[in-house]
Amino acid sequence: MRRKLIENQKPNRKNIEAFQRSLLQWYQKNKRTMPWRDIENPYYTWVSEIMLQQTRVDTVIPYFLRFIEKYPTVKDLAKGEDEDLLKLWEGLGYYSRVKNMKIAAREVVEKYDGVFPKERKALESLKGIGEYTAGAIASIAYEQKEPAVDGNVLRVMTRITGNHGDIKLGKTKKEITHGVRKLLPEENLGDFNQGLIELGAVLCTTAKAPDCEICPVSEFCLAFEKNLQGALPVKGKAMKKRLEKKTVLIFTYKEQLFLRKREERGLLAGLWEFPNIKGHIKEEALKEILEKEQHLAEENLTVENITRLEDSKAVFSHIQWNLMAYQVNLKSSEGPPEGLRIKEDKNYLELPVEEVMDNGRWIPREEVRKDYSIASAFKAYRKEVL
DNA sequence: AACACGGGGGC
DNA sequence: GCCCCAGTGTT
Repeated sequence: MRRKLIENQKPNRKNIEAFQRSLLQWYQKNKRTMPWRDIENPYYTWVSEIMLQQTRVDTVIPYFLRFIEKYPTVKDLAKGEDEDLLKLWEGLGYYSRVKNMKIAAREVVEKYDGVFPKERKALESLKGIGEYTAGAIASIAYEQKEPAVDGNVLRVMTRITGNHGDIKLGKTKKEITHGVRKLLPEENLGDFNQGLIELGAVLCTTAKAPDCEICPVSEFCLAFEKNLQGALPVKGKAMKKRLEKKTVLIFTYKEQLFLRKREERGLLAGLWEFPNIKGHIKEEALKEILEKEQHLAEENLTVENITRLEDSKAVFSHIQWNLMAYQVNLKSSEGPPEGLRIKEDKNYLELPVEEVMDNGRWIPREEVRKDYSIASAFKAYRKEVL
């Protein structure tokens, strides 16, 4: 018979204490090794928690190590360069995270003298720290009695309690958070919250059937008792992606590539990309445009050849880009090359389609590799020319 | 409450 | 091809 944590609307203290012991014991024995784990450094906790938002542990580890090497303390980070931070984040996704981190770092330095606050409310007021992350930092770094409910905990707890609410809804999350709060022990708050999370990550999984046979808390689990593991958690349908066609233009001139910087807001904010335009255009049309292009002529640049590259796809959470691409190799039409004749104040090329070359510049391949974050959406082409 | 916001890995 | 991931900010 299942041991109930709540009976007749009331917490069953004895069972709750047994649950806490089982979970803690399991966690302390089985927890995975992570570079930020079991180090008392709220800055590390914060960096890791931000990186772990919607991102797997294995992906995060190398990013985390590079990050703390370059920015060992929150004070170092507060002085960080945007372009450098973006480079450190390249490929991790959700780039507003790192932008918000710098804002938060400055606030921690100015308002809290470089020490992260320990109160949930104070943590939540920092940019990029929401309900989950505040609870995680408060409990892991400071042993505060606060819940930390992420996707793992939602899965574990809907199963344990048999909650059939849609976990995408705020209502369900609120119920679960409330439930977790009542389960919190008086000590080992960080381990308890991480135990719940770890359980969801390694045993109480969705993609694969959960490994209930070795679960430390299966005796408290309603889904286990009634064999509802496959039915829980309930999650609403994912949003449909909208499709966008794009033509990518990869201009090369000797050792240089033409890149442009994306807007500071919106998708892939501030990252670099190859110029691209809406829709798919044919090679003949492209040739015609390029031959008439005034600025190319002014720079004594002519098209040496055009190669159609392989189509590729970039999938985001809400959009899909269907990409076609041309590599356009340019040459100097005049005399022995003196390098590209582009002056400091005039390093823009303009095609009739204005957006194509906006915010762009020529950059030597070597610099691109070292210093520029190009959106992974273009990785097939980056590989082709870098 | 709904949507914007990435990229990789598992099945 | 679909789903998921140690979520948050904006509208």
